[in-house]
Amino acid sequence: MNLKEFAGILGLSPTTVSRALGGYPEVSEETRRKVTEAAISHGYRPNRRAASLATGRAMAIGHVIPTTLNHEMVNPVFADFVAGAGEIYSRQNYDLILSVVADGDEARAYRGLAQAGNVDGLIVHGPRSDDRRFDILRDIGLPYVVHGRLPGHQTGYSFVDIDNLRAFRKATDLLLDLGHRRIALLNGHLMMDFARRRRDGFASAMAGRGIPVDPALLFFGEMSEANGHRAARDMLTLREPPTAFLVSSLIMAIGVRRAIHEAGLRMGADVSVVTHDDVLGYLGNGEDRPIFTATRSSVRAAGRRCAEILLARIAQPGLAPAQEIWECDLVQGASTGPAPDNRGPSP
Amino acid sequence: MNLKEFAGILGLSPTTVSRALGGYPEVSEETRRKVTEAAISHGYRPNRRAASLATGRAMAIGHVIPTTLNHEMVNPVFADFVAGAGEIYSRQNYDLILSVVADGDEARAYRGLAQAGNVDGLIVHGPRSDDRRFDILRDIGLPYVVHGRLPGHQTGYSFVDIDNLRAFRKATDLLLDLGHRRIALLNGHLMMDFARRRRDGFASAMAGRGIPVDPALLFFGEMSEANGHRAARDMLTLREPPTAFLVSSLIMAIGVRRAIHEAGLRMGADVSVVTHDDVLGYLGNGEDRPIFTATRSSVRAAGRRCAEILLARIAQPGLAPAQEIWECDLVQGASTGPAPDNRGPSP
DNA sequence: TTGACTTGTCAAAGCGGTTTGGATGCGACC
DNA sequence: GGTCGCATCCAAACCGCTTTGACAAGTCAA
Repeated sequence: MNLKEFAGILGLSPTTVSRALGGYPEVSEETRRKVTEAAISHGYRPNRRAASLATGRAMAIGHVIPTTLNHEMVNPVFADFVAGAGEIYSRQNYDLILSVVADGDEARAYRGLAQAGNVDGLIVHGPRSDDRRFDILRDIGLPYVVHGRLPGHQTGYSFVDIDNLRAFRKATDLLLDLGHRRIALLNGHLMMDFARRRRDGFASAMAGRGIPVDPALLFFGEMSEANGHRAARDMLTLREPPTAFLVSSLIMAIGVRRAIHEAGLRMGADVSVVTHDDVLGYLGNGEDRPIFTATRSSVRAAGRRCAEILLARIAQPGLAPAQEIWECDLVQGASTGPAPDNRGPSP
Repeated sequence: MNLKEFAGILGLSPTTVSRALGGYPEVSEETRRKVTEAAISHGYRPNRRAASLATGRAMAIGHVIPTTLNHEMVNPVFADFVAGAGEIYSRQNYDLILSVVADGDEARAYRGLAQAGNVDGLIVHGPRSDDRRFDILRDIGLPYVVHGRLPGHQTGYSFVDIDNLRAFRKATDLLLDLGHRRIALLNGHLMMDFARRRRDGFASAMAGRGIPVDPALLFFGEMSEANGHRAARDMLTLREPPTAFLVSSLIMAIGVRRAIHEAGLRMGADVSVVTHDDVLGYLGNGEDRPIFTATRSSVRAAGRRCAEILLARIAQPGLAPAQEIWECDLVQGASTGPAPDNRGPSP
């Protein structure tokens, strides 16, 4: 069923029907009512492609999400982020086009989507420390919003990020205040911008108390359950094991908890854990009382906000870039407690 | 840059350029080479919308994924499934259009995508026991592939499913063979088709040994960590607690494990756990030795396969429906062991 | 009655491709 | 030399919508 046929059934011209459905004022309310009713009963809906072609607006947003180099992992935060963004898009009748590409191939995907004219804007995921995407995005010329920040570029683009540095400094301070001195950091790949900022937050808190960071207590890599487990297990067998872990994702923290239990230790008593919590739906951090003490910020809310900003910028291209840095909540859970008495090797 | 301009630069007609890029034989190899090279250097790519309009093929597949009723959860298996499907689409130059809708609103979303002509096919997620989607999909008339099965309809559509019934029967038998008699089932909502089949597999194995199913040892609901924890915790405080848990998702099993530890029990010794494992990237089930004994099938592979089937059916509409039921692996992990001696209330 | 102004509707020109049905040029064959 | 076949290339007609500019009918003031 196309516009011409549908207009024919109604005894109106395509122009009038299009205007009626588009909400333009040049058509009487009476006619509009008849048209909209008929559209529903006949199941007529304007062809998206044709409408896009005519208006020049694709009515779609591109999300390019990277898998890891081995192609095997998709960060679970994407599901929640995309769900949040999708809520906003559907409200404004935008489509969401998802490209899953190998890590590092995002730029090519952006170009493809843009040159083929099938998106009006882009969401940029997972900015990295050496990211070259900024230049590419600029010469693509499409509006975009970054989830996180493109390092080395302060201005000229929109982003929504959490204050990773501050969150991890506060988390570290919390552990230091509890008397912990040997604190391990289990973090994402250092090439990821967020991981670098978290590392810096951790390091600055440690430096603030004059405590050196032991490289043996640092892990950077995929934030999987398995990696959390392995790193924690190995560190716990060190001659001077950590008394606390600062972890970058709840999934990884679950691996840490497993390692702690396997070592016959009690989380929150013998060993403390603080983690970052993205508030993923299926992976809640306990119910009334949080399991893990955590820095917390909803990635789904971030998805919603990124989408809102992007759509606003598409509607009003002159808008100044929106840059939001969200504070994380620091929630007390059952995974932290005072450092056990330090009976380590005396000086 | 549009076709006419680009052809102008090359001193060729739009027709020839289109044919050269489209791989048609009516153009000399020499010309084709020049055109493809120029396309890359000038960054020309045919407008997706215009091409779709002209060919009548949208070159896109729609995935409609439901959130839970409270809008707060997105099943993490979607991320892996979609990533698998996305691999196949990008290889064949298809786009993936994602709609996130409230649970139960999928049919409306299918209609919308189809009537607006912006997809050539649909992937149907999460079929439910009372599912009305079959009829709707039929009168939409677009090719589709179901991940799972539409209950009550044996034929006439394509699907990829795992043998849920058999997997859970085997898992139950394994526990029964270890001497367990009080086995709890922690499952998804019974309205989900897969949950019903798993329940049936469990029930048939129990019935096979003449062991009654205790309703107090059944949980059906969202398969979240929190629910797994709560259900297991409550059951473990019963006068006759279960000695084994059969669980429908790894995330839920993690909650069960937490409850077991909190009760001061050892998983694999005091209490056994068997779970289903979708092999999600970030949530591996241990490394060399699986943590959980599990029925296992990769949801990412299922995504790939569904996409392949769908694209094949789009290319050759006459094809008979493909119906695949995959066997799950049953892997031995550290979470199962012989039932502890039954010193319960003597007769 | 006439002209200006609304109001509601329409015909037709795009949007940027693909594809049909030629047109052109050139060598080969009879 | 005329005709045919083949290899290349092109003009123009779509695809289904939006939107510009025009038009008929009705309203109102002069």
